[in-house]
Amino acid sequence: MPDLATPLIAWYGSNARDLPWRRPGFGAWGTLVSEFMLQQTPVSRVIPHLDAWLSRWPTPAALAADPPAEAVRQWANLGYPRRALWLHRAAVEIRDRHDGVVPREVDELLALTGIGDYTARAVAVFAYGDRHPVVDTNTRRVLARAVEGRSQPGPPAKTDLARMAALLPPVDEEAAILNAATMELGAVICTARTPRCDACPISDRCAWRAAGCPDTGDARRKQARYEGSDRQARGAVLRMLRHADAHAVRLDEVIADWPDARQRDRAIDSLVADGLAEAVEGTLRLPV
DNA sequence: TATGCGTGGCG
DNA sequence: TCGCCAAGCAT
Repeated sequence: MPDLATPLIAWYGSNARDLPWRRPGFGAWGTLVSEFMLQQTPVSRVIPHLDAWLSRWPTPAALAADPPAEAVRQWANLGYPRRALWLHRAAVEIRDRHDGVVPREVDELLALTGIGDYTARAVAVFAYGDRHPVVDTNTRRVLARAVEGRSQPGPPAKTDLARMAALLPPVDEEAAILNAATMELGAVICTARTPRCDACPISDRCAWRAAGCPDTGDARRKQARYEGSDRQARGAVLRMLRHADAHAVRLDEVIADWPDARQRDRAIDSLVADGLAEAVEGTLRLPV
């Protein structure tokens, strides 16, 4: 296998974007919050929300001291509001089990609510500088192309971690940079739709390129239509609750004009089941 | 392993 | 216009 680490690390050194969480001393809490927000939400939308969040809650304990409703409200329109709830729960767990300090061990991070294989290792590597493979969708796409010669990665698998681990340089600092560099390449060069191979530092050793960039098929599952979906209904309910400042909304007034009444009820029920809303005395409100 | 889960920008 | 896409996680 050709050496990918050397050119990627060199490329990253002169091409890395200047992002808030890459500033020296950004802190493990900031890294953790940024990773929660970056789960399925683009960088450009995260940055202003991240600043506001950390100004309001500079520590896990500060967030844990406020009710989850405030976390959901501050989350605003970032999408997937369960992440706000999970981030709040993680803050409580950090306060209660780790003396308010974001843990450094992958196993301890994995035990926190809302943290999986990616986020746990991202925090351990980018906040603490330890040596672990960090595998996100960008990394998987880069490896699928450069190593396997496929146009798109297969579905996520545990073996992804071992494959990335095999590429890591022995020195912690360089391993961390390679993790970041591989993600960065996938984000700005080796993109899903129109890769910029002319600007790629490893195009001369890319298996996909060598094979003539064949379309090997897209293993990604297609996203369900949003218009008219239950998710859209949930979004509308939650938007109303966020804007109902500190007040509960009468149940029969919750998106009362929604075209599908059954879907409206389904949305409310599922939000309650998820803990994103509470039904109290004929009213609906964010979780206190 | 497959599915459900928001929101907005872009080609 | 509309489908695709964006640093995943829990179940």
